[in-house]
Formats: sequence, C-alpha cells, structure tokens
Amino acid sequence: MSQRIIIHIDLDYFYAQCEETANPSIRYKPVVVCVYSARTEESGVVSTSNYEARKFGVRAGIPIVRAKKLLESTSAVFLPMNRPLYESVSQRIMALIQSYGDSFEKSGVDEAYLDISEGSRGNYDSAETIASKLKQAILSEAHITCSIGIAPNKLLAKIASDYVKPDGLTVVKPKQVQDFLKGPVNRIPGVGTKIEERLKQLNVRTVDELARLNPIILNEVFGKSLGGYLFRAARGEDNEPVRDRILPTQLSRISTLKRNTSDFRIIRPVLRDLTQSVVESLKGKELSCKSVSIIGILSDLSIHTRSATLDSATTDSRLIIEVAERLMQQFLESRSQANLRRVGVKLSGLSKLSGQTNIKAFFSTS
DNA sequence: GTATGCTTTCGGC
DNA sequence: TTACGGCCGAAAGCATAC
Repeated sequence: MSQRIIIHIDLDYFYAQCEETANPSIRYKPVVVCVYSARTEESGVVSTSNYEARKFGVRAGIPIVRAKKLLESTSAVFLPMNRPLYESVSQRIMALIQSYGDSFEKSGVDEAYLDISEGSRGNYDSAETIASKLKQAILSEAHITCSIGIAPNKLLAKIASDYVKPDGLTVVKPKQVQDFLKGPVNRIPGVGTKIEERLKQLNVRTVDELARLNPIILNEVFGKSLGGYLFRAARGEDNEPVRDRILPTQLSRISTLKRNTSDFRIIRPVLRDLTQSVVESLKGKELSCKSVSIIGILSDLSIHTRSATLDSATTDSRLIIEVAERLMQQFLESRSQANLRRVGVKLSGLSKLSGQTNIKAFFSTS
C-alpha cells in the first residue's frame, strides 16, 4: 500500500466569520458570538470570537460579562448564536470539499478530512495545488477563509491545520514528521490541561520527550487505550481511515434554568420542551433511538447523567418523555439536596428509520 | 479470556 | 478573583455473554 495523503480543513473562527460574511460592515471590529442563557440579560458565555476580539483576550468559554469588560473601550459587536446560518454555510462548504477528494469525513460543523491520495497520485506538490484550489473555491463560493494541513495521516493533518492560522496552509511530508513534532505536548489532539498536567509529573513537556518515555510506564499511567494513543501520536503514527460518518451517534438538548431548583414541578415543563425539541430533530433526520438520558448540572457546575435503554428503538415522544421524566425524578430523589442549574436530555443508540423499505428494495432488485 | 453492550464522564469547539 | 452554554464524539468503567 502506497503512502496516503490526507488533508484536514478547519474553517477559521467559524461562527464569527459567518457573521462577518453575512454583514461585512462588522468585519474589522471585534465580533463576539454569544450563547445567552435564560438566567439574566447578560448571563452566558462566549461561543467564539474573531481575531480582532482575541487580541483583547476574548476567547471561547469566557463569561459574556467578562468579554464586555475586556472590550469596553472598543466598538465590539456582540451577537447571539445563529445556528441555522452556520449550518447552511457549513453544508455548502462541505459539499465543495467533498468534491475535491476521494473519501470525505466531516468531523464537526467547521472541520473535515479528505483523502486525496488518488487525486494527488501521492505527490505532495500536487496535493498542495489541490489544497490551494480548494481554499480559493471556498473563498469565492462562500467568502470564508480556512486553514488546511496536508500530511500522511489524519493525526498529522489535524496538527498541521492548526499550525498556521487563520488562512494557513501547512504541508508535512513523511520526512519532515520528526522535526514537525518538536513542539509542546498539547499540540497533540486530545491532550488538554489534564493530560498535560499528568505528563508534567513525569517530566514530559514536549512531544519528543513523550516519544522517549517508556511505553510500559505510559500504559500504567494512562491505561492501555490512551497510553497506546499517546505512544503512537508522539511518533506521528496514525492509521485511522478517512470514512464517511453516515449517522450521528447522539442528539441532545440542554438549557439553563431561570434559577436553581430541585423542584420537579419547575423542572418538568423544561424537560418536556427539550425532549419535544430533540424528538422533532430525531424524526427530521429519519432516525429512531434506543436510549434516553437526562443531564443535570448542579449549582457547583458538576455534571450528572442518568440513562435508560428501551426495549426497542422508538420515535414515540410520549414514551421518551415518560422515560426522561422518570430518570429525572429518580435522580432528584437519589440526591435530595441537588440544586439544578441546567437541565438536558440526550437520545443515543440511533439508527435509521425505514430499514424495511431498503431491505425489500435490496431483495427485489437482486 | 475475549467480545459486546450499557452507563457515566471527559474534552473539544 | 468571581463571573459560566449547548452541543458533539469518544472512552472509561463496569456487567454480562460466549
């Protein structure tokens, strides 16, 4: 099997860039896309911001009130999330990306992998040309910039796309892998503050230090799966194929309560609305679900879930609501002091509805 | 022993 | 220094089946 060439495309500061494209007059101002909660006028967090806002320290996850303070001397624009807008921009771009390669994998609203081994015939100059044309196409069709990484596998392509941004194009040829991996450990996808901290205890701060670590120690500290992943990642090794993700694996809804409570009479209608909404989405995608979960986030921001598996896959909103309510009631009873801040519901074990039709069609045509 | 399935938690964006 | 969302996918941890 010849060497693969994989590209990873990351749409730059995506939600905020969609807002800039929809309204170009805000382009040179700090733009902050916010998730407002129902709690107070200003409560909520920053979903994402453009680079102008990032200069002031405004980034994803910080409270909106804090972002306002950081930007009070500027003409910053604060906008609520407009998910349907981002979804439609994403759809158009994903279709474009898919047409530039062999196998395609969407890995989020703003990210995708593309296997261009055939299209480039394994040649990195050809690969770079394809990637440049793709960037140009996305820019002229959707007015969105992106950062692309080109590499022999998904892991390195992902790291590479993050190396120069926004509007970057980074190539990592097989021979350059060792040099490319000289950076801090958090350059590896999946290594956040937690793993970084544990590695620091082992005196490991960079990827090449990680590569020199004894694999037995790695497995002892992180377990077989994560340990094995870190061992290979430190060497730039990854064999994961680029594959179409046909079905989502879960659908969920969550919202913040007006005020903290443990009173089921207040939580119930909220849970009901969330469940109705997620079931609508389930049906819209022609899916059924086998498991129902509830999510409770307490006043201390700790996260708790409870779930149940059904006898058979369903789309019946009455049944799903019944199960969700029972799970929530049981959770509240099991922790009578639980002070809920946020409530959510999740459907999983998803499968495509109307399998029957397809099987009939299969037998009648074969 | 290994495979499989289920519940819960974790981390990215 | 406090402040604090709404999603997603994946894996840990456990139980049960073969």
